[in-house]
Amino acid sequence: MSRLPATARREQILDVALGVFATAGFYGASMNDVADAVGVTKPVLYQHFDSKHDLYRALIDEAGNRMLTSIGKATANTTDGREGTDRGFAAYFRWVAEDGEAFRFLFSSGTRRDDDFSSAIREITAQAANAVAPLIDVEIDAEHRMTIAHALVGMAEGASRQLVQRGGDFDPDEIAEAISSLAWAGLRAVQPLDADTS
Amino acid sequence: MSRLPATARREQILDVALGVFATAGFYGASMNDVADAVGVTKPVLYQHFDSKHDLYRALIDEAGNRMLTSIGKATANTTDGREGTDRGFAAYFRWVAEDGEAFRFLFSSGTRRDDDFSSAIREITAQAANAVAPLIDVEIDAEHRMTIAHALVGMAEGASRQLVQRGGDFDPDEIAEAISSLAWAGLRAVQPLDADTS
DNA sequence: CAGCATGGTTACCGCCGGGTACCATCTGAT
DNA sequence: ATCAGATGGTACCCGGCGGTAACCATGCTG
Repeated sequence: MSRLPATARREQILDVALGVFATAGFYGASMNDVADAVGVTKPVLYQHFDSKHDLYRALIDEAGNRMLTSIGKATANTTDGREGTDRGFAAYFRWVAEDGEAFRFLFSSGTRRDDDFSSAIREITAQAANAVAPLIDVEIDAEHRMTIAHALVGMAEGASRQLVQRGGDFDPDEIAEAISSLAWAGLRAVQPLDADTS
Repeated sequence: MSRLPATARREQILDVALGVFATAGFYGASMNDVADAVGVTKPVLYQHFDSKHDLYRALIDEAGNRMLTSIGKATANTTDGREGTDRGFAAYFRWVAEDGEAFRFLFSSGTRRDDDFSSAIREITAQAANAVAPLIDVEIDAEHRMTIAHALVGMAEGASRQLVQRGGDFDPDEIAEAISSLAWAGLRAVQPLDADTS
């Protein structure tokens, strides 16, 4: 009913749609569902987004950016590895705690499907992995380094999924400390592997 | 064209459908697509499965079982923590290398959506986490223990996703060794956290 | 008070996909 | 030879959903 200026409406749609898709997934939620949740009718959505895909992509980009910039800000101007790790994880888990719907949307809903979307998600996790990779300062080849980096990213993701799924009320700093020390200890144990393939 | 006995046909369907869904996802692949891939027509599928959901559930259960039993067998009769960790990861990454389609189906396709499915997947990861949890022999409360267990499971998942997505030709034992030492070192660093909630 | 831009709604189309009723065909026991 | 039952195919229904055309309403500007 209430009329809104275009930009405000657009933001509102993004905000509401995130929650709807986070809960029901891309295919589970119809555009009518989104429109109902927003409190408008379908054509309004199409005034702001070309297609369902388009809306969804916008959500991925927004949510991904929020996550990456959070971590990015926290780890800027830090050269020390341990400190970078700590701050990175702290920022990450704070993001999860505050922006839990975005986390569910990105990593716990069906977003990792549909090729177009999955590549976008891969892009985001790849960027996260790239941020992690330099922390591994052992002499190993690039491929293994990236694999380990992805393992660490997955670690954070796995912990978060469990936390969010269990209600989402947790102390991010506490968790971050635990996971960060876990990761850091693991990192220091990475051995420069020689060519024993046995 | 060729007629098959019911059990053989059923197995064939499960086998083929796994690949189809792993690639296209639950919503991306229609029952006609599956039928075409099998080389039969739709009603044949419905002779063996009540619904698309039913078929999909059967696939989840089968794939999940294969994974969990692989790990289960490898870690049976092992009391030593380090050895259990090594063997568990080795079994896991071997499973990923051999049964890559099942991995993609479970963790890289959109299976983690649609509530009915996602709970099944949660069940599987939860069981994996339960297998990991005893390795953390520090005095911490159960909740944190489970969170860390999920973190380790996520670690394996993250690494696997990257490996599979990059072609899937990797040496599972080599990777397992690296990830296992990463995990083990991390585990030993888990501190019994006291009640500072600050 | 015209007139126009902006924001919203109603009603509809077309298509795709899950699911099914019904028929054809093969096999094997009597 | 024949009849039963199981296996597979053809053709269809129907509901839902993405997307759109055409039409209202409100308010700002001269």
